[in-house]
Amino acid sequence: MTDEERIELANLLFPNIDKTRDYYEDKYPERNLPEGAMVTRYGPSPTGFVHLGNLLSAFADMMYAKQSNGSFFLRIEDTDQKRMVDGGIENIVSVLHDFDILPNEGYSFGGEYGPYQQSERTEIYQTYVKDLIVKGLAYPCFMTEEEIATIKEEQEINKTKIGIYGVYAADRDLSLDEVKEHLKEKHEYVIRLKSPGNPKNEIEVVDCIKGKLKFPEHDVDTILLKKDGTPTYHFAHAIDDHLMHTTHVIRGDEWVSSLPLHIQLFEVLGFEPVKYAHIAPITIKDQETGNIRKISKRKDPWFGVKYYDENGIPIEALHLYLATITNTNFEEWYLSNPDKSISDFTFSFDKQAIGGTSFDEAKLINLCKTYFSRKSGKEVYEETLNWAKKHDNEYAKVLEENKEDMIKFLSIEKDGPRPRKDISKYSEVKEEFSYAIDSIFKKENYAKNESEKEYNIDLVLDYVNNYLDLDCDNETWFNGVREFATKNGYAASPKDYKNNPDDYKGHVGDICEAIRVMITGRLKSPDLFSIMKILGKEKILERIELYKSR
RNA sequence: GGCCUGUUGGUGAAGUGGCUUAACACACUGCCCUCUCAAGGCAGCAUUCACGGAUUCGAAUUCCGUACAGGCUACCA
Repeated sequence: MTDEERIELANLLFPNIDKTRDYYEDKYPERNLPEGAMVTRYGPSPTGFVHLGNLLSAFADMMYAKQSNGSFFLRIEDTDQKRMVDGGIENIVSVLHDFDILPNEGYSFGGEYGPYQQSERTEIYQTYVKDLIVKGLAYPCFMTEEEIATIKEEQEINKTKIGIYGVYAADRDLSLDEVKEHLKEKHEYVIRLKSPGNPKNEIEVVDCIKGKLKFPEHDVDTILLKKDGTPTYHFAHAIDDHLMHTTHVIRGDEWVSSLPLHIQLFEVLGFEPVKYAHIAPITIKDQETGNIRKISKRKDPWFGVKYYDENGIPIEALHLYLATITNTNFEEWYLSNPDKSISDFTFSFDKQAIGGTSFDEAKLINLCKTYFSRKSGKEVYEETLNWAKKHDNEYAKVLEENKEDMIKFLSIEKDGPRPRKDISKYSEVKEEFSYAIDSIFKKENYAKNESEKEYNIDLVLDYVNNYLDLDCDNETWFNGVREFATKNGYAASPKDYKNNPDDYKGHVGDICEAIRVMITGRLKSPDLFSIMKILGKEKILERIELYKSR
């Protein structure tokens, strides 16, 4: 085709496209950002299902943009209407809010480079395609699905590469008249890239995470525009990330095979290439086979994003976990910098794992414990209350009624360099601190006690009534218990008892255990004296009465 | 079938040719501390980096082959 014929063809195919490339290039000028600023994006499809892997890449997007004073935007990639789920887009936005992974620009967040929804950018894509046709770099293809299926079969038999390329690209060099003929017959068509590549050439791509990657040059005449005029992912990616001035495309590993295509697309379109960072997927090692298997929504509930909220895992703790998989040196840094937060850490691509990362629940839980241990009793109280308001309204009410005391209980052993590290989830607070709130502490609490021992009620009553002094420090108190123990034939220390078990009825620990069980209903608790202090003598006696009546 | 990627302990992993008799963290085990628990302290936990060859004075680290695993190979993203 001659130059003139191509212009005619372009106008024939896209009579309604009257804008030009230059129009859009001017409309979306270079961003005014500081040197080294990174522009990243999260581009979910509108199915609305967000999983841990999505969250991981969005988290990385956010952190890299933030630390470089760049921009992180949300773009809805809804070029395929089949993937559209009612309420899906809203769900994506709300999950981002829930997990505090917030874009500063994009769909529902505003910005200068919109629309941030691909279904509203059709005209833009078509403008660029029209230009490609004029330049002879794209063409309409009228092959039917049956024809393509036949070719595929043939290719499978011949064990050659599958796809429309080289000799298989039958409509690549159609004359203008032939195209007109098809059009007259109302044949449906797609627009394909006239790939300039030769697979004999090797191209080298540098991925920010994976390093140097080598591929044969891309030569498949990939579809740019589907027959309904909407773009494929690949084409939309090139156009959007160019026009929105993305600097770093951070995405899942499954895209590395498309790299030769994407690089070629940028070349053909005359765009400055973007940098790519492919994140290894989160995987799961199957217990039985030992193989890495696909994650299943049913088998691996943690993969779905609801899991964290329902189980009361703090958002920030999840961030901590995401940070540890994003950068392998994060964890060590965090442990040695107890006063710093995630945003003080500098993420870098070369500290990102290349291989797949298995989800490690034990690690997450441990991170949660560390998180809680670094929070004050007041903070734990407030966060737990917020969580309870959503998941356990009754408990939330009780928490509010007992705010002062609850904070005191939650603050036990929080001072000092080694704060208590026991809670890992908001959902555990109710059970762990079941003794803290009078109105919900019932006889049944004693039944949960694993010990079937019968404790000496009179002994404990005698102690509380005649010896217990709540106005002293821990050491004085414990010495008092020791004295009481000795007086009643118990050893002053477990060691003494261990050495001469026949000389004693037991040891101080046994007395403490009896008190502990009667007032908390549990064998394990934080510092006993602190609990008693908060409870006060009156309530302690009530608890003993309750124990008696059980 | 083709193309691409990965493979270090129970787990997540550090490691980019000699400082590695393989860091750190989690988990686990034992001991210590201790009124219980949590925390903490000490010790243990891969003579070896999927396997086989090659390069080198020297390799977990470079190259080749094999095995295994994962991804892509759609008018899905």
